[in-house]
Amino acid sequence: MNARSVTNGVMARKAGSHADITGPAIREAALRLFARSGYAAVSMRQIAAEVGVRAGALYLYTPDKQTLLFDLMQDHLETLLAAWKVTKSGTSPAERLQSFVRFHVGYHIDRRDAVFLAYMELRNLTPENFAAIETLRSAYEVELETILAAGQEAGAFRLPDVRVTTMALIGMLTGVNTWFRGDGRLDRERIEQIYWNLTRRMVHA
Amino acid sequence: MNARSVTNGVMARKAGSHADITGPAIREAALRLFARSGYAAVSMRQIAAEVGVRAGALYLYTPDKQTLLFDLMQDHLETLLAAWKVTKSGTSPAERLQSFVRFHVGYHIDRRDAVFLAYMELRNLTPENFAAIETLRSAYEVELETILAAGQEAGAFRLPDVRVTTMALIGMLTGVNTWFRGDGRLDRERIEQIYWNLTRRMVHA
DNA sequence: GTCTATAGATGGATAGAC
DNA sequence: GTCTATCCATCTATAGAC
Repeated sequence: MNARSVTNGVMARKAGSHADITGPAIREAALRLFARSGYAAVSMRQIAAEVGVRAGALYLYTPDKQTLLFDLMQDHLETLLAAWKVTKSGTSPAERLQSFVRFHVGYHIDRRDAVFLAYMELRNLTPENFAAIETLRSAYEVELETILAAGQEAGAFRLPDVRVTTMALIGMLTGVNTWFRGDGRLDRERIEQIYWNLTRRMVHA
Repeated sequence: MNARSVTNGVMARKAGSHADITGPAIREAALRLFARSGYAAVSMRQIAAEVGVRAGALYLYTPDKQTLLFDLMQDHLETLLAAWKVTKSGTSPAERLQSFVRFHVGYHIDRRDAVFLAYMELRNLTPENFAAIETLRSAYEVELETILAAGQEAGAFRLPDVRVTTMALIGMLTGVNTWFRGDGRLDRERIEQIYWNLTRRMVHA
């Protein structure tokens, strides 16, 4: 029994109305394939095959391939920002920074494909789409930069340069995405601890 | 006057023997275009147009597109490793680490396209080529990990985890490639200083 | 909502003239 | 060494049947 057979009571794999299933399935397949092989290297036929439909059917759910990519990236960044806004906590600069570091690392572990896509496929966006995505990415970066600047101002942190430290930290934390697989000797909680440990000393807190 | 006119004394743009010029020109054009738009998104015709020849002529210099990519990545990593071996210096763990940090940041600033290509296009390599490149990448990572492990052993560094710190540092330092443009308020020497400052505190040296 | 079929463009790579 | 010409595969996207 798969999701489809639950819907119509048979093991049908052809024809019928499955908009509620096919739409998300396309997005999931596209996300996985784009993250694995790259946007330009993945064909609409491959995505369709993964979902179990023909290529033409994809165009009932997206006007074109570019929009499919853009929607995946936009949704990811909006979800990331929204998740951070409800997670952020702490009153002191150090507490706020810790909440950001743990959130960022944890989120990057949980949503590997979306995170990877969002920073690997920027160059495959049209100029208009790129501008929209960059605005969202920048808003997220500013969240960290604001914490660092406040800590520097209050004397809680001693940073050689707030802007460069922001970029250095983002790079360091995002890097977890490139090596962590979840099947190693360390679990998610331990990774978060280690990254926070490194960060704390880096900002001299 | 361009390089070609110097060679044969006329402003010729067609026919003639230019193996010594065309070969490197193809590699430079491919490196730039692959780095900017991605391997899969760049056509052999685009590369040829950039060089000033027709697509067919490229096949006098590379058996196929995949080999062109592989050679660029392999050359980069071999050059990187060789450059590091002649640059590495210092006797104490802290001195060795400083030499690595400054080398890595400086090299990433100087060879932006090659560096970017080497970590963005791994997924477009055939399995055999991927394995060869991964061996080289790993050898470079081990250089840093060895320094950190030695410092930890000697009590010069206090790291929560040598392996994770290696990956965190590589991510942090490599990140300079994604934002530094050379036309900002900071020069190369200052960037190296800042990254070393952050690193030194991170390892508790 | 999905399929078959296809238009129209573009891709990598090769053959043979010069 | 390069060009012209081309083969053949593949791609995105659409039209029309069911």
